[in-house]
Amino acid sequence: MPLKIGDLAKATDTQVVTIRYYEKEGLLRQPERSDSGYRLYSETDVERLHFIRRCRQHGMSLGEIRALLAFRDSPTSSCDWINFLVEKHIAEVEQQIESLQLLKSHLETLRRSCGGDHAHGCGIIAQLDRDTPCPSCNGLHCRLAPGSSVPSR
Amino acid sequence: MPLKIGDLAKATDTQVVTIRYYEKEGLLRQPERSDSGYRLYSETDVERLHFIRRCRQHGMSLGEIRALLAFRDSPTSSCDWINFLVEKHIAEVEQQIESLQLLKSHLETLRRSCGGDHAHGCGIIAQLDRDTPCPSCNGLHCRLAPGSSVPSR
DNA sequence: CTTGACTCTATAGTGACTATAGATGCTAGG
DNA sequence: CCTAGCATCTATAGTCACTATAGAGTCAAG
Repeated sequence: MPLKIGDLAKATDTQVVTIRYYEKEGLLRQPERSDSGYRLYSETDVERLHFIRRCRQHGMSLGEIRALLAFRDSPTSSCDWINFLVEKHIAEVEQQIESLQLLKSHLETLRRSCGGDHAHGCGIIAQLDRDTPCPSCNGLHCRLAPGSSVPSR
Repeated sequence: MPLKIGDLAKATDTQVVTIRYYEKEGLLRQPERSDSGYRLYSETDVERLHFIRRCRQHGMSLGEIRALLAFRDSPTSSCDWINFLVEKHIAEVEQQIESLQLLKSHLETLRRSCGGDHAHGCGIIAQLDRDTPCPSCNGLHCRLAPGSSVPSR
C-alpha cells in the first residue's frame, strides 16, 4: 500500500511542505495520485528522499544534489567529480570553521571589554565604535544579565 | 565637501547597492541630496557604516544592529542586553563550530570511501545510499581529479 | 453527522543582499 | 558644443531553501 505525503514526511523526518518543494524543484519525481488527488509514494521515494536529506546534512546545495541524483540514476559517467565535490566541501567547511574561530575570539575580546574591572565603564560599544565610549552603565550595572530587555529578532 | 555614495562605498568597503539597502532598512538615515538628487554623506555616516559593517563581521543580524544603533544613539537604557547579545553570539558560534566539525568528519569518512584501496569500488554513492553500490568506476578511475565535469552551481 | 486531522493549490514572506532595466547627471577629450 | 563613458537614480525581480498563510476539499473515528 502506497504512502501518503504525511507518511513519507514521517519516514524521512522531513516537513510536508519541503517534500512538495523538492518535487517542484525536480529532486523528487511527480508521484502517482489517488482518486482524490493525494500524492502516493513508494519505498523507492523513501530511499530517494533519505538520500537527499543525507546530502543536505552534508551541506550540499540542491543543485549539487540534483547532479548527484542524475549520476545515481544513470551511472555511465565518470565519478571523478564526486570526489571533487567532496574535496571542495571539506575545504569549504575548514574555511568556515577557521573564520568562525576568528569570530569567536573577536567576540570574546568584546565580552572582556565589559567584564572584570568596571572602573573604566562598559567598553563593548566603544570597542565597536572607536570614538564613542559607552556612556551608560558607568561601571555600575554593566553585568551579564540574561533575559533583560533583549531586542526582538 | 560631502561624499557621494560611491565614495562612502569605497571608504567602508561596501557595495553601493548595499548602502541603499541599509538606508531602506532604516540602519542609515535618509541623507541630504544634491540638486540633482545624488545622496550626500558626511564623516558621521562613514563612522556609522563602519560600525554596521563591524557588527556584520561579528555575525550580528541587521535587527540586532538596529537595536545596537538605537542604544548607541540614546544611551539612557541599561546595557545589560549588549552583554547578553555577545554571550548569545559566542554560544551560537561555538555551536556552529561544533556542528561543522562533525560535518567535516562525516565528509572525511565519505572521502575515505573512495580513496586508498579501490578493490571494492567507489563507495561514496553507496555511502550516501546504503542500497546501491556505485556502479561506475569499478575501482578503476575513482581518483581525485579536480576540474573534471564538475556540475554547475 | 460532525469533528478534526490530513491533503490540495496558490501565493507571499524570510534575510541579506544581488542583478537588471531604463532614465538622468557629471566629467574629460576632441 | 558634442560625445563617450562613467556614476547615480528609481523600481522591480531574483537568489537560496525553505516557511507561512489562505481557502478549499478528503477521510476516518466517534
